[in-house]
Amino acid sequence: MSKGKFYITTPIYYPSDKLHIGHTYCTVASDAMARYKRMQGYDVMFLTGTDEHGQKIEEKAKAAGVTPKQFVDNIIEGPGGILDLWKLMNISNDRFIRTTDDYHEHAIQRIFRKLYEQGDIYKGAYKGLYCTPCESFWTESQLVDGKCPDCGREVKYAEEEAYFFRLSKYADRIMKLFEEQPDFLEPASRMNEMINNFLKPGLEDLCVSRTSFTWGVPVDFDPGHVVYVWVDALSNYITALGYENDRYDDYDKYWPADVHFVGKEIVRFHSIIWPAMLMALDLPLPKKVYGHGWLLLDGGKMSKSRGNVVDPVILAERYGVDALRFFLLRTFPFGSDGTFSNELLINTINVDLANDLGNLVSRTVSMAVKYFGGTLPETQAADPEKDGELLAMASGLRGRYEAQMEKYQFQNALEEVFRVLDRANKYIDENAPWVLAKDMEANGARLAAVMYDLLETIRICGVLLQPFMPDSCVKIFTQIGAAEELRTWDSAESFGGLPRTVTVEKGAALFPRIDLEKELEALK
RNA sequence: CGCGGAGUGGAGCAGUCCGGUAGCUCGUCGGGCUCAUAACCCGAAGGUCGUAGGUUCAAAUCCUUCCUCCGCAACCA
Repeated sequence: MSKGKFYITTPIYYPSDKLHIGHTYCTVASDAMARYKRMQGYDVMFLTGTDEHGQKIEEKAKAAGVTPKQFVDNIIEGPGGILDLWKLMNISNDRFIRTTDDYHEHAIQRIFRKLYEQGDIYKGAYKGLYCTPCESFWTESQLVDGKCPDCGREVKYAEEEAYFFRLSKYADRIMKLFEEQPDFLEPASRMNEMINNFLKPGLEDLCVSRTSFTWGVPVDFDPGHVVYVWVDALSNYITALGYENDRYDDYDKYWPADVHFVGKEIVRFHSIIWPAMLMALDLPLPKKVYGHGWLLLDGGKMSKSRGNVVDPVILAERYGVDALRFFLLRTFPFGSDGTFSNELLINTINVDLANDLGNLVSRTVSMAVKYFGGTLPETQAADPEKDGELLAMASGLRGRYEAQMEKYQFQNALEEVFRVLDRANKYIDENAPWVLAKDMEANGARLAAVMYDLLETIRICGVLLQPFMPDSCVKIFTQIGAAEELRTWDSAESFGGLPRTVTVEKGAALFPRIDLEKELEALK
């Protein structure tokens, strides 16, 4: 029984280079959300893709001596490319859109024409400061010492024929949207930024075509012009559902999006330009845009020019995909920036995954085998005084977790789970199973109850960790003897799902401890 | 006065909206346990919450000054 639909998107990434940990961060977050919603019973559509047009790619391809299409094909489909990366990271996207896909390009032409015919796009002149050798326009504020920021040469005033979108016409409606729907854009600080920086100063019409390069969707009624990124890229969220094309036909089913996850640098496009475009097309707006933070390095941003980008492939292969996924979402508050470091990564894996979770599973299973040959006996003696707190925490966990997940606070959701896991480790100490085991005749029933409570606590935590670490959770379930039906969202609602006489199975260490010193040396 | 964010024990962070014993993780020190991946459990030390002032019975939390760091300013998640 479906609870309804849930449509979630990542930005479409620009494949001018290999993707780095930042792209991975956003995609993993979206994936965890998608898996969580699927687990809850929603009909999920999870979309990601690539934004492949533009001058930069045209130049990169030229430098590489290939056509732009060959260039992007290689980055996306080639070995170690984007598709491989998402496969490696266990990303469960339902669809992947490329802006060079035929159906998308045709849809863009139709959208562009439609907006033109109804007067929301008009032909005008792009006026600005132009650098002839670079063939680029610059704004006053972009100039460095009054010169071209790219080559340092003189710029001069120039005009060029171009198409404009009447963004200004929608300024009032956008402002109204922000006022009436304060949770449209989160976190709230991003909303303030948009209002102060862009809405209050006034929106200008937006140049939506270019003649300075050809690698783009041609404006079919005016040769020489190509559609610029705004219309081309943002529209992917609807063309991927079949808007203005025959490739797909579930636009009616999934639109509007429930949430667009985007990096903070493209919040403006998604919270102002995209809604305005949708208004012009007379389509419903997405329910929410969430602008997440950035992963910084030593307090500074990660960038290709600084040569400090972090490669997710190396980390995933070295420490495991689940460990990396977990680290990204456990460590950093989703809405704010976070400082990435190898040391932090390894410490998080050791402390949370190896010591707390992995070791808890290991010691629990191992005791069940040691004391009961792997299968718990029917007779178990509960002790409300000693069990109460753990049971209460485990029973209420799903609710607390859900409250955080609904706010996209992955970090807090995981925090809740780990509080319970911590409590379970403490519970072992309090009940000292090894002491009980010394006199099985007298304490066997009590010991069995202790073991059961531990296994059941692990099961509930495992269910809730699935969106973050799908593969590892399966291993956990196998070890603690949790059958398929005990891995569901419903099964985590209350304590006591596992059969009393559950049988466990020892397995390999889930998350081997990492030697910090050695690894830091190796990663240099 | 461009805009936004940040400044909390050695490190990384929460708490700030809705004032009222300063909390978490790591690290350090001491102790316990031995089921377990030298893991687990308990305890301790360590902070005048960037600065200066104001409001208040009471301020990390509200208001103002200044300082420092980061990001954005037409497409790097």
